[in-house]
Amino acid sequence: MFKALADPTRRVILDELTERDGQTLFELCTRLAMKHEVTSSRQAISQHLDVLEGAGLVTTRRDGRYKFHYIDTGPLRAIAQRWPVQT
Amino acid sequence: MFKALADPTRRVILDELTERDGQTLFELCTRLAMKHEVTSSRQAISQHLDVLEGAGLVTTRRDGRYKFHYIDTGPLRAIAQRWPVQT
DNA sequence: ACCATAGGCAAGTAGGCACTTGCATGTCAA
DNA sequence: TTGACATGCAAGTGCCTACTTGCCTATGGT
Repeated sequence: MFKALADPTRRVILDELTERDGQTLFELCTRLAMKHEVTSSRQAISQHLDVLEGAGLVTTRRDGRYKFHYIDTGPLRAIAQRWPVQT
Repeated sequence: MFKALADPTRRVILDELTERDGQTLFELCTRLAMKHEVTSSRQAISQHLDVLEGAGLVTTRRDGRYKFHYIDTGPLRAIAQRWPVQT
């Protein structure tokens, strides 16, 4: 999961899914290019999504030829638990 | 900061500093080798500490020929703020 | 059936990063 | 001052990873 968060593009993907959850690959590609100035290709974004899914930060749901991506911030809880953040 | 967290050895260093704060480079090397089975050399650990310090996750205090390392979990707050963790 | 759309697979490439190696600097004790 | 100790600097090496390229599969509309 930590390696998944290490890439700036993947973090922007999580930002975009936070703002609008359940996007398809193409939706993400266009919106990332528009609002976040991400120039990556479709394949690059797809591979990033695979990494995020492997890290448990993104879940997917298939419907016909569309695949929707949802953010899951659950794994992030482990960070604050591992290194207690004093308030 | 995210790249700093991406390396397993650096995360173990943070673990060790959580358990015992304010260690020197040599202390860390020996304790990491003992308890966490880290086989990295002194120089490797030193470079990791530089990265952690650059990420703001570790602060240092120099006293004579000793340099003490302290964990700072402050930057970790930004994670939960960026991607709200639902409870 | 045909075609466009949405996505997947896999090999190759370039750059970054962790680690080593060797030497240098600085500090303290005797 | 001399030697041992704690740390720092810098170049070189090998691996990992992000990205591209090219082609393939599958779904849905007409």
